[in-house]
Amino acid sequence: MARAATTADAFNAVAEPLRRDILDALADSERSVGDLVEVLGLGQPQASKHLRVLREVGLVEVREVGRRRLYRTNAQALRPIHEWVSRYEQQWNERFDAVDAVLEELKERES
Amino acid sequence: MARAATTADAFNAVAEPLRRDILDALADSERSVGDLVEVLGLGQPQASKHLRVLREVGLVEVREVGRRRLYRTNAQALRPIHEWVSRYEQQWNERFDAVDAVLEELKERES
DNA sequence: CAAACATATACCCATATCGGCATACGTCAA
DNA sequence: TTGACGTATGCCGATATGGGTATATGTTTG
Repeated sequence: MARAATTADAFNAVAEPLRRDILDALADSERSVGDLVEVLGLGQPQASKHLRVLREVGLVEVREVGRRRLYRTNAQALRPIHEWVSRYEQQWNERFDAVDAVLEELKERES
Repeated sequence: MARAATTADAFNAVAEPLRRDILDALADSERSVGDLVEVLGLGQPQASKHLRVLREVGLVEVREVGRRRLYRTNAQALRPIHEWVSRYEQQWNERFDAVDAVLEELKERES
């Protein structure tokens, strides 16, 4: 047994830079596979494969129009990531506050 | 050439569930490797390896105390993820609003 | 200095991943 | 219906990944 981890969840889907690029490209408008291929400059099969991963974790949805498939983002699927990361938001704010405090300290010492 | 993608960035580091568990375990307090091994129930080498990945992308920092190494999170390194995901926050809110609107519609229709 | 302890590293195996190419599948047009 | 088009899938090769075991490295204690 080996490699138990790489489950197909949103975290993994988004770990691949190209897939983030795809999501970004779909952020404002629906696009066909061909569109994405042209915009992002990757191979058509690669695009289809990445889209499949994104689809399987619910990050994109498809609509069939003639022989084309129009993809769009489903931002909902990003919420688990957002929620997990947000738990740490306070920590980096605290640290900023700490830095601010030190700066304030130095400033006072100057005068 | 193949597999150009898997760069060692925060997105990838966090894609592994165990590494998220490690970060969560370190969220409130500094811990030694042995602590983590005990708390999370994984092998010691595995813990060290995951910690190394986390360290290389800046998600944790170390402090050496005697023969132990105390790890702690550096939430800062999560900001790129937070920022990227946050760009989509509005989209899922919009969608919630749409659902709300439909529900409102149905409610009115009932009365 | 030797032995116990804490952690990191090296190595191996199994498997997942990604890109590239060829091809299958479904749809539209002539 | 046949052929072009748009997209998905299958297969391959190269490589990265994660767990497991053994071991190296550094530190404390006796």
